[in-house]
Amino acid sequence: MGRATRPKTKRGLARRAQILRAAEEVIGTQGFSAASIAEITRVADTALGTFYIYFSSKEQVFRELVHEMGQVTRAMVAGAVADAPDRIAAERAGLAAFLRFVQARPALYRIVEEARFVDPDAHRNYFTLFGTAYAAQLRAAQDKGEITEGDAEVRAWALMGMAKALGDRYVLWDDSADIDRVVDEAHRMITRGLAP
Amino acid sequence: MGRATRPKTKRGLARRAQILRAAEEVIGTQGFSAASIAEITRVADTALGTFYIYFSSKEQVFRELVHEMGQVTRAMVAGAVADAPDRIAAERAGLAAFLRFVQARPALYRIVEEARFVDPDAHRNYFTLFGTAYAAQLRAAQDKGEITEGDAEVRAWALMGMAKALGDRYVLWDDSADIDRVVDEAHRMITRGLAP
DNA sequence: TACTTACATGAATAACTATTCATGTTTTTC
DNA sequence: GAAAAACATGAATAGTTATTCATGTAAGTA
Repeated sequence: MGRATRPKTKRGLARRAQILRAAEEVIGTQGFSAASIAEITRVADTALGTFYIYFSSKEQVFRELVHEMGQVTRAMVAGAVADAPDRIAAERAGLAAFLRFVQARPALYRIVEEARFVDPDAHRNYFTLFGTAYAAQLRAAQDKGEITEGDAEVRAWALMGMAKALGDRYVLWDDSADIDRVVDEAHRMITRGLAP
Repeated sequence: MGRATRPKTKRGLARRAQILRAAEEVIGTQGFSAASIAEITRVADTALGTFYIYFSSKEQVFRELVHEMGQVTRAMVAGAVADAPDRIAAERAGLAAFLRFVQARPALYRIVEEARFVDPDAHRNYFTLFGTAYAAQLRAAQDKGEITEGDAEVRAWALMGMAKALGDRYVLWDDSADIDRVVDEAHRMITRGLAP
């Protein structure tokens, strides 16, 4: 396996980014196995061998994409939630931000899901990081009396699962769905529950 | 691609089942790409070529396993929910049954998730069938006044997502987790929500 | 028993594609 | 404006594995 050092010139930096974006598109669309390096470099408008100047293997680009998804998702949700007055409002803002992110970068979203099979450690790490941060937020909200008492970790995972499923159904499958309506409906259930 | 007719003798029937179980184990453990026909037939204690007497391709066994998962999950959850006095109780019973199923057949569970990439139609079909049935149950419960009014489809998908995420975290990742406790915590959130 | 159909075998076939590398070209350095 | 370093190229390598097939053996049938 090659070395794949960091690029040291402007040109190299740009090439690497080009290839990374092409990998996101090709792997996100066709899946890890079906995606070939040849296709990735074709989309990136560069030669086959150039790939290995910047990445040591197909697995490595994949890993890097999962990592990027982690960074971007956390930043996006954190930003959306930042000026929510309380946890109840934050839940709405966070869910909406997540669904809009899936809409904006569907390929990246699929890559994280495929990581379960391609790179289990990266996958697990992604959700553990996210879940831990989420649970901490819920605990803080409990302490402030903004939400009822309960197991913050179980709740965090349940809420993450909801968001993922809604992203599958109303963003990836159905690009005409009204996201705000979905968020409203889900948020009502999250806050009030089903019991009469 | 071969013909792969149905077996016509007792022996053939048994062989086919043997290979199907081996495929569940191998594909569920190693993933679709890494799983080789050679390994599947090795686990099934039969010759390589025998696989193609019963299945026309690797994709076809996979498809059949997804289909089987659909049958079994629906039957299991329906059974568990059958004698619940109302929807609130049914939600608990259904979630518990699902988590126990993941515990019993982790390979099958992973196969359904991988279907998103290997056989998108089968994957979508699985969740559409499940989601439609789930939403119908919720609508009936609304009509009986057992739960509050709301969009049954959004709720069904949200609840399915919760169950999946809890299955990932507390069954697949952590085999020492107390499932009943997780079900209790999740159920409280489902019924009462987070709002104080 | 003789014949037909069904099933079993595993070596050979037939791609497919990740990765390397020898040979250029461009950019930076001094 | 050379020399050095960085980057670019794509044909060749090298390993993997799904699928077929010619040759058997077992089970049903008359």
